[in-house]
Amino acid sequence: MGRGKVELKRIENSSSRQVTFSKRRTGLLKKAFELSILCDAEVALLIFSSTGKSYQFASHEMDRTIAKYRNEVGLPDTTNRGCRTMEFWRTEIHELKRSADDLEAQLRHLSGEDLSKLSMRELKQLERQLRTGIERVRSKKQRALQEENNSLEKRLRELQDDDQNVSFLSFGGTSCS
Amino acid sequence: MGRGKVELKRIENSSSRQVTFSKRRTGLLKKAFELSILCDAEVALLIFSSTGKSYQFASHEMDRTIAKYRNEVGLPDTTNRGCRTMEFWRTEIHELKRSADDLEAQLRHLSGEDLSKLSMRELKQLERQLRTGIERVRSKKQRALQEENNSLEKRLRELQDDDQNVSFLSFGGTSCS
DNA sequence: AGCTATTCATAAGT
DNA sequence: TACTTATGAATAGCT
Repeated sequence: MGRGKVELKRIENSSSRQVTFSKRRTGLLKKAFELSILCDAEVALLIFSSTGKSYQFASHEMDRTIAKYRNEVGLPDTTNRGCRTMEFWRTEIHELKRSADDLEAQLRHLSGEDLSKLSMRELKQLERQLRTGIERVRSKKQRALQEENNSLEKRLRELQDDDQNVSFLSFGGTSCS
Repeated sequence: MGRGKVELKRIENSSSRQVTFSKRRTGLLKKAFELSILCDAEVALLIFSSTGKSYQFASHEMDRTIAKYRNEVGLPDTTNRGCRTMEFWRTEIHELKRSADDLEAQLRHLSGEDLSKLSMRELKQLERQLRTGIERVRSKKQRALQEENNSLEKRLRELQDDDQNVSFLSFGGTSCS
C-alpha cells in the first residue's frame, strides 16, 4: 500500500523500519480490536519491537486467553514458582533495555527531538556533532557523485569509440562529424 | 471497506458475522505475519471464534513470546520449570545486544562515520535527517538564549528601579537624570 | 466461494 | 512526530 509495493522482507533502513513498525503496529492493533467487536471473537495480540518494547491487545483478560491457548495446544496450564536465577536474568535484561533506551535518547537528540532537558552546553556540543556529521555526509555524497559521474563519462567515451569503429567498419570513413 | 462503511459493533446476522470473521481473521493473521517480517518484530496472535474454534500466529515460539509478556507484566514466568528457560534468556539477551548494535550503527551514521556501505538514497535521507536535527537544535538554542536575555534584562530593570528607590529615599529627590 | 465497488491502510515525501 | 497524498490492499455486499 502507499506509494509502491513493498517486498516482504526485513526493511534494512532502520528509520524506515521504525516508522513502518509504528504505523503497521497501530493498524494491526486496530484490526484486532475490530475483529473482536464485529465478530464477537476473543483476541489476544502480543507485539515486541526488536528493541524489546512491548505492545499488546486483549479483548478479554489476557491470562484467560493464554490459558485457553495452552489448553488448546494440550499443555496443561503450568503454574510454577520461578527458579532463583531468574532474578539475575531479569536484571541483565533490564540493564540491556536501559542501555537501548539511552541509545534511543541519543538518537532523538541528534534528530532534534526531546531537547528540553538539555543545557546550553549540551546543545552547543550537539550542534557541533551535527555539523561534523553533516559535513562528512556531504563530502561522502560528493565523492560518490563524482565517482558515478566519472564512470558514466568513461562509459560514454567507450560508446563513442565503439560508434566510430562501427562507422569506420560500415563506411570505411573517418570520424563522424 | 467494501461497499459501505460498517458500524463498529457486533454484527447481528450470524452468517454475515461468520463470513466477516473468516475474511478479517485471514487479513489479521496476514498482517501480523507481515509486521513480524518487515519490522523484525516478535508477534503472537491468538484468536478464538465465538464458537470456540482457535486460530493463531506466532513469529517466534509462542511460549517464548508469552513468557516475555509475563515477564513484562511482572508476573512470574509460568511456562516451565527452568530447563529451557536458560536458553530463552540467552536468546533474549542476544537479540537485545543485536538491536543495541543496530542503534549504535545509526549513531555512527549520524556522526558521519561508517558511511561506506550506504547507498546514495540513504545518504540523502541521512543528510535530510541531520539538517532537520541541526535546525531544531539551533532554534532551541536561540530560544534558550533569548529567554536568558529576557530574564537578565528584566532583572536589570528591577535593579535600576531599586536604585531609583534608594536614591529617592536617600536624597528625597525626584527622578535621577 | 468469486466478483467489484468502496473504503482503508500505508509508503513516501514534507 | 504529525500531516499529506498517491496507491496498493482489504473487504462489504452480492451472486
